[in-house]
Amino acid sequence: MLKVNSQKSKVIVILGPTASGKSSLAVKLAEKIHGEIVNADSRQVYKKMDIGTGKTDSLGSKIPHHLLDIVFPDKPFSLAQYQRLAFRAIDDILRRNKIPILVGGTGLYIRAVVDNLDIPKVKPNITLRQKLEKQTAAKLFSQLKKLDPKTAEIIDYHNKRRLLRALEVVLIKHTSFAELQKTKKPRYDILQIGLKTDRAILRQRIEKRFIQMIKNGLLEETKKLLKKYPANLPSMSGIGYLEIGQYLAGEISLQEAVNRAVSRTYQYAKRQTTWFKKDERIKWISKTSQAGKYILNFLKK
RNA sequence: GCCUGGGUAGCUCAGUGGUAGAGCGCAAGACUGAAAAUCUUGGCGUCGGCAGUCCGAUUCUGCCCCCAGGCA
Repeated sequence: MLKVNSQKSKVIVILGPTASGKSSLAVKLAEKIHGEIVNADSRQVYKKMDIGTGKTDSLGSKIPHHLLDIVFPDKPFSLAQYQRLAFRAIDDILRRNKIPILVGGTGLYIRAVVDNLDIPKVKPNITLRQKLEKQTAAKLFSQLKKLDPKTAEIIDYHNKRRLLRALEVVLIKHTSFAELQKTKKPRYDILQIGLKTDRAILRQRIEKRFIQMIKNGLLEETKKLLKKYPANLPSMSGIGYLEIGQYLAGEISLQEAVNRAVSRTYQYAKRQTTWFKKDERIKWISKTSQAGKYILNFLKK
């Protein structure tokens, strides 16, 4: 075991696209440095969704994992909620003199923790959203322009989801959405390690992994979930569940479901890569063995 | 062998007498209470082959090749 200069507030982040090997690196690391893992994956928070989200491995681990299985699939979950829970879990681990290792692929969730995002304190208002949802993006945009010209200038005006949120904030809080979006002082001293994987290899791994999920019982898991939860829930439209659901409904063949899920995962991996690319603080490694030197330095300083 | 429908972007297909488009895929990007979501940008491809008509053919005509269905 390493000698750890027990300073406060050190957090290690392991990030990267799906199927890049984050979890196994994190567990190895946790064993070595007396760490505990905090999940930063937006899908692994759901209960009963184990195989399809790739949570299965983590569940059997001896290393404590936090923020897995914290909400039922039909309950809404959000960034702000995640941030609160993550801070709580991290603080708890630190209090016990262990090292928190944040692991996941949801870039926005990681950023919320790392940069201590100040998320506008306006809860999602479902009724309002449903009402606004019916209008065209153009209409929503012109409305936003009137109410909050500052945000209108920088917003993605084709993107209804963004428009909805921006309008929600102005309508409820009467303050500009853009102005409310800030970052606060970082809470922790953070080292971010990114796992880099060649895209062609990643694609192969994704395919292999998905087939393995099916062998592990993804069809059964999906069937069980569909008995209890509607297919249109955000949780149920996750990669794998959606496609297997379509297969179970007789809409597509199993082969087609596999193809679609694999290619959707691959596209997702691309988006993750794009997101992380911008963060210059990330130390990229291509082999897990390369993490050691960064970790040592970080814990020593 | 005959009849019919069809051969156009990696795939599925739309379309036009003045050398072409969509969806998907693929590539790149955005992202502050739905983020495995949502959104933006990117299309010269012997328009199956050869010949003919025409100022001009992917579009019309003829022949040939290939595919699907029907009749023998």
